[in-house]
Amino acid sequence: MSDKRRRRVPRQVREQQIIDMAVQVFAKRGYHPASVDEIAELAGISKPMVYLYLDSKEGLFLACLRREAERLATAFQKAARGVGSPEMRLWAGLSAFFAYVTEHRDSWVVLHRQTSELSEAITEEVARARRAVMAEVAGLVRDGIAEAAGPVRPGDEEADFVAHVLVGAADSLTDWMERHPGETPDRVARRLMNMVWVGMRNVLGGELWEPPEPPHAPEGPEAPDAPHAPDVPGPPSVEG
Amino acid sequence: MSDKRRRRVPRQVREQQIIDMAVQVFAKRGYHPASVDEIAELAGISKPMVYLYLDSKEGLFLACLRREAERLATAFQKAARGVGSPEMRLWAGLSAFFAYVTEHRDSWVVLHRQTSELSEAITEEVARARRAVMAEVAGLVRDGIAEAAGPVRPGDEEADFVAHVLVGAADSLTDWMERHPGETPDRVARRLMNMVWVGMRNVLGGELWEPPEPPHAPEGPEAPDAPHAPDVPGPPSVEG
DNA sequence: CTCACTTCTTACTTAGGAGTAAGTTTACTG
DNA sequence: CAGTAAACTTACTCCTAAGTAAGAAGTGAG
Repeated sequence: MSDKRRRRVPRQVREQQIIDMAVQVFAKRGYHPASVDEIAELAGISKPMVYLYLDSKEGLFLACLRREAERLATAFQKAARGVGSPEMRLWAGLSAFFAYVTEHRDSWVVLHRQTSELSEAITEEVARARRAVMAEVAGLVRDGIAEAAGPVRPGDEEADFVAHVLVGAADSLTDWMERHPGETPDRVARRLMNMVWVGMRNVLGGELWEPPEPPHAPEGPEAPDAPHAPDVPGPPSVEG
Repeated sequence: MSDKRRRRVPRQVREQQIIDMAVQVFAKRGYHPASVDEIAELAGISKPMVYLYLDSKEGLFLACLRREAERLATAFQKAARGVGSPEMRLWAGLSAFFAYVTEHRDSWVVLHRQTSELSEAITEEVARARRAVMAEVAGLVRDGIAEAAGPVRPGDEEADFVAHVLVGAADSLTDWMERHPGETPDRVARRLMNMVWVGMRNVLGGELWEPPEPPHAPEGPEAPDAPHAPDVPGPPSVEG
């Protein structure tokens, strides 16, 4: 804006700028519809620079993946380290994960849902199908809990939460099953029920799991309220 | 095979053949890298036919999505209907889901992971990152359980199962959070812990959830052993 | 100043694939 | 055996976007 002529910038810095913009564009458009020209322009640079520094479109995307995966992993690990019991560490890690993907939505989209590659109509179709499944599962959850525990009065929001857990877990277990051909769907479903059924009642009753007393550290130096979440780690300081 | 010259075939049938092949190709290559020419050729037909019947590449893909989503939903619903309590219905539905995606992998890939759109190297990178996360979470799970419940001896396979549930649920809750901006990551993480922590012990102890006695149906007409899972519904008989 | 090195640009080439115009063959119908 | 409608083909057009060749301009060292 202020500087009319574009300042020359050392390679390391320019690379990060390119990756910054690439993450945005890949998140918005998806891999194939994203054009290197657009990324270059947003980075205030011309296309051949991108090829000089990152080799190819694929190289560029790989660089994005690596950097963003590293940042997310770091956020998780940093949070999970330090606190005492594994239970606490897991909780802190999860919390940091959710915080990170909230802050850095683009990053998450690039790492995860490459569905945005598809056109509006197609994305909508996918979303609609998923929503239908969620609604169905949430309904079952609500009925089941109402029947089992009488007075709990599951709210819609909470049943929806449980439905997301179930559907997400089911998605993910699909991969797990590929590496365990001996397992039958029946057994997998039983295991999932086993793992989740009791907890559903708690969640739907509005209970919140509370971190237990840290067994080895009698009093922590941390603030008593928020665990670690707000201090989302910034990028591991790449720019000089 | 036997007929040398290509037999003419009515539109309804040909459409289904095209969609059959499209599902395969989209699953293998992903949306953009898939070429309509290839799909047409596999369907034993030339490209303009595809455009005549399905309008566009997008229309073709939408047709695939609709048909496959419908089949999967039907599989779930058919299984969930009939059995008594919601708990049972949920279990039967999950079981049918896992059975369906095992049988119809292409279908699932098209509905779910459009990541195969990306090149070999990129897919590998994504898979690697995910595996790393899984390993980390599985480690925490193992430690946590070992500490909490002394003698349970969580096997690698079981810890891995729990890790998949957690990571998949976390993935999915990302979407849920978007529609609940008031929720903090901290609260979401607590809820997830609440829902899952107790169940982890059971799963890692090797326990399997057993379907309870159906409260309203004293004796079902079904076979007592398998619920509904093996009778995966075939396509809802589209071809005339 | 000038040599050498890095940053950066303009202006291409090229390939692949979506979509179409126009015509051809098969098969049923009276 | 027409005649007609549906099934089907060949042979294109055209556009987008990846990737590159060749050189210009800023920058620091002697």
